[in-house]
Amino acid sequence: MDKNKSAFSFALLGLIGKAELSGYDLRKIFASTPMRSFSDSPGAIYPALQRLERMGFVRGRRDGAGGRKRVVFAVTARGRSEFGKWLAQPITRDDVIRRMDALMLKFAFLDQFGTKGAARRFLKALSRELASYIPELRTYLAKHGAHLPKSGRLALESGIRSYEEQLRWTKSSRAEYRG
Amino acid sequence: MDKNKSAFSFALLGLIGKAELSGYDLRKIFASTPMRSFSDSPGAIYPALQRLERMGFVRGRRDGAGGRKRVVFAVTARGRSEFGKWLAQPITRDDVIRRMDALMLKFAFLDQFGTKGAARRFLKALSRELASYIPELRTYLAKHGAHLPKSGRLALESGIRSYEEQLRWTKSSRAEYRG
DNA sequence: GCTAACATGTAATCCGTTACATGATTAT
DNA sequence: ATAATCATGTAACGGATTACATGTTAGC
Repeated sequence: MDKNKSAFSFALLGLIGKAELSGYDLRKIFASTPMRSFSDSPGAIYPALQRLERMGFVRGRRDGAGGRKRVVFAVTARGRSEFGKWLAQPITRDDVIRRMDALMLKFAFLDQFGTKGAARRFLKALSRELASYIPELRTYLAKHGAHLPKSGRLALESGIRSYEEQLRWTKSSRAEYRG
Repeated sequence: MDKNKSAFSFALLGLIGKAELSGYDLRKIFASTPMRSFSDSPGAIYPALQRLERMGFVRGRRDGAGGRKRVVFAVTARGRSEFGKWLAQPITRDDVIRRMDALMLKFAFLDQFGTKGAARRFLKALSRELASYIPELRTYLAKHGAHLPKSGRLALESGIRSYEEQLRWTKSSRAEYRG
């Protein structure tokens, strides 16, 4: 349905896809692992789970253990298919510029849920986008760097270096998939 | 007023602070410079400018040139003061994890609009936060890396390497401020 | 008996996205 | 003439934040 679901929804979907989880489980993950970049607030998680259930991507069941009102969610067939579609979406320059976090999330799930060779193709495509974008930024820096305030120039350099490191990462990662 | 204004609002405020600009000028900046990560859509920019005007941070005037209906904005005293407060906010770990982009935006403006030595202090504080956060991520990787799917582990490594590169950047930048 | 941790939810608000709408000016 | 570019806006919608609300279970 909604083509532009947030990275957050897909984070939920992917985690629930690995193992059935409650909202509270997800909160703990987002509060205490490197996935901290996602919100662990109840106001974000519970409504998101309700939306996913309404759309038929997950199904929740009361977990009666001890009479506690715990709701454990599992991904449905439709949910898996939707997740698969998301994983398969081609990488755009806009993804690189504005949604790198979502790209990395996607990659993190790719080995478990992607099709054969998807991770390799992902790395190749990302590498291509980075290799085409970085020179543009370098050109801009060369042209305008001189009359930017120092911190402005350094901020731009930070962005470029970050992309360059990401590119080096794609190279070493591709090597791991070849090896 | 609103303590949690978006990075986007501050990008507008900072740019208008350097030189009076219209909404369309801002759209062009966000469409064609390394500030592409901000939205250049009219539905984002014009309402944001209206909000800033309503709050008294900018003032718009009709630019009559050629009878064209162009609205040029200038930052008010209150706007500058608000911007200054934003610049002076201390760096938190949460900023590093979830709002690095906003931090870099802030730094970009710091030489022009910050107080004396603000850029140096910023770099020192950022360096401290990174140096304390990176080992946490490394520890997590050491503990859980082995039983993560390969792409999951690599995604985590990407995040760590990105923070490490950012830390190296703070070092070379601090050197530029000493030099 | 009390506190901390477990566990799920709602309501108000704000902001960004997408899509639509409108009109003036410049270049061909 | 007409297309491209300049220029500003609105409306519907959705998702995230913050703050509030509520109740259970386990350990001391």
